[in-house]
Amino acid sequence: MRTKIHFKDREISVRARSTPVEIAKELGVDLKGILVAKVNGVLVDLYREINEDCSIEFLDFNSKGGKQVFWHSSSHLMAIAIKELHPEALLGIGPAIDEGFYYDFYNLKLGDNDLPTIENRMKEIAAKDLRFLRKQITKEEGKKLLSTNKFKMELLDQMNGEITVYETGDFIDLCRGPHIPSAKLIKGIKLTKVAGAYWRGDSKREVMTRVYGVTFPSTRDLDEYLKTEAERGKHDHKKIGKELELFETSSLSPGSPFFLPKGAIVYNELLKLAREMDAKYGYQEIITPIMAKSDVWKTSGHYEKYRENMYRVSPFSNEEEEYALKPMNCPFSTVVFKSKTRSYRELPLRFADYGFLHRYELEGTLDGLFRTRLFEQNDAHIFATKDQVEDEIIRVFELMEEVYSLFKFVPIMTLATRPKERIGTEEEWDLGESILKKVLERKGYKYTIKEGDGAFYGPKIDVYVLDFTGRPESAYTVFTVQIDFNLARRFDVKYIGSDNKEHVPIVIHRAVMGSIGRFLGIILENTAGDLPLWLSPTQVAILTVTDKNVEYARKIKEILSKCGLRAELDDSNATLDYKVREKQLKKIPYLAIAGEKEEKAKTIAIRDRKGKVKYGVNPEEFASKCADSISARALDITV
RNA sequence: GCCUCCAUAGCUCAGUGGCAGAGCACCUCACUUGUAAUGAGGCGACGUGGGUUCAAUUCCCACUAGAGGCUCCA
Repeated sequence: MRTKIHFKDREISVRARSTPVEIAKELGVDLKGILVAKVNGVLVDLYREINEDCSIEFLDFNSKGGKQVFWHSSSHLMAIAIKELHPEALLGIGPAIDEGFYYDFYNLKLGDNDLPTIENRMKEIAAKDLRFLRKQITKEEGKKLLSTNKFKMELLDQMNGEITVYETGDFIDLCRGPHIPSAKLIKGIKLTKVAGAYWRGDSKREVMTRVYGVTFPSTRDLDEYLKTEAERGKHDHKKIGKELELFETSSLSPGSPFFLPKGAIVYNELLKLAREMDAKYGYQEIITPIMAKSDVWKTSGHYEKYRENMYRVSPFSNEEEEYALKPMNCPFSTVVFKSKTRSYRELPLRFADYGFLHRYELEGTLDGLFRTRLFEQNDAHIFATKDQVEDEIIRVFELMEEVYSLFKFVPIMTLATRPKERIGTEEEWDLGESILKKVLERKGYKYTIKEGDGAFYGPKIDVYVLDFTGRPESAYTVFTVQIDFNLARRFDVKYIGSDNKEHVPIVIHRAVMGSIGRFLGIILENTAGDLPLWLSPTQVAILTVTDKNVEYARKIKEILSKCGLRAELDDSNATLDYKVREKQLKKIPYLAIAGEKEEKAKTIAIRDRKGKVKYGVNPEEFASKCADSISARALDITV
């Protein structure tokens, strides 16, 4: 019996039940660095017999599948080490993740200090050249084998068909595989963190101890990884925010950032951008209360679903009367809509609302500017007829593209469909989801579908942008566009149609920049604090060399300020070296040096953030070039 | 909310069951300097509340805040 094997554009015939290792030999493929085979698109152990005609690929660590298998095997390796050191621990699951792997354990108490011990044990075990042996078993055999572990039993109970275990030395684990041929391929090992995680992601179930790690085929790869991690730390917006004196957090109000003077400038520039864009795209701004009677949220349905996360307040004099700080703006736009009788001729009506929102987020979820309890969105609600919805959402994305292009943000989209808990009719959900699909297709966006992830009142498109590493798995959530059939109905919002009858409009929710604070955080992380000129709190710092030229430096500052530049003067008698260093660390885009030479020639010397110096620059010309860059909201600084 | 870790000066970090250490920042003085740190001096701190102890910043407990995960995210 022979089996036909396709490999790239070749086809060979091999003895039936050959393994990928044997096939590679036939093909003359070098197996150095190869971790796993892909047979008809499915990952397969290198030592598993192949019984059918197939196409084959050989994957090393540089492939997605190779990494996945390598890390999955590493999680087994870790489990072996931990079981040796802590025999009482029960295994949960141990998958590969985007970057590394984890394994969950029950009945295991570990701290960060324990990780090096486990790491070292892993290294010792790996050196032993342990094989990962695949074995097919029956459910009954599995039950015998795993009877002492309730978690594995639970998994086993839900399994149908082929059940496999992997044997590595004395260690046996219920596992679908595949695995790398030997643990000795795992060279660079780093356990990164210990965390608690709920069994099967259910907060009502047991808390497991989750140990995260990452491994590489060489220690050099590991060093490389550690270097990148350190680099990532430099992009942390909380750190940058502190260094650049942009915002503070305070235990006085956890989750509510305090914007310092410099941070307020950046924040307001972003708001200004938001307002300009909304005006340009036909939105009318409204200003609505920061709180309202709780009845409002009962009507909208939020009270029922999110009551625990709302700040409820009452006046001291009347504790009966319950108000709540608004957690979202939606209901208020209906008041504006209903301020007069609306005709279909007025639609679509687009109301922008920038009020402060308060949500009591769980303390463990707060994160700098990314997850806060107080935030402000460039929110808007569009009231439209059924026929207008599609084009209106297209328009939202046009606005988005214009804003995002300023930051070279590349949006990634997901379509979130009806959740289990929802309001509205199935027909409406069908229509909403189909409109969103159509929009995504018309715009030519690539997207993935997240089943059941929609808001309780309507389907939505979630928009993400990449972080500075450009890896999709670490993208930031920025905003959602949602179609809502219910808001208008619940608040009794109607317009008069061309048929002279009352109709209920459809509402579109959108907040193109999401939370302004979070948007700023994303910009900070992406730029590592090197803000574009138009966003920089200080755009140019004027430095004196000695105090002979203080008067001249003041004049320069006045010239630049008059042209609208945010200029600051440092005429202290510190050395120029010192001042340059200080301003560079503050990431100020331009330094204008006003010394003896400059005063004589009536010029300035300009040093940019990258350290390039240009002498003999005319101050007025410099200012007008800067003004151009600012009004264009240019990303790069190239004056 | 759950798990692990952490909390020393404005910042970054040492350290100890027995008087609290540094660098930077800040203030003062000297220096008058040409593109990433001039020198000297000074000011300034053990998150909060309990407990153990002759003695606690140090050990224990609780709380608060922070970091990373989990869950959640209208």
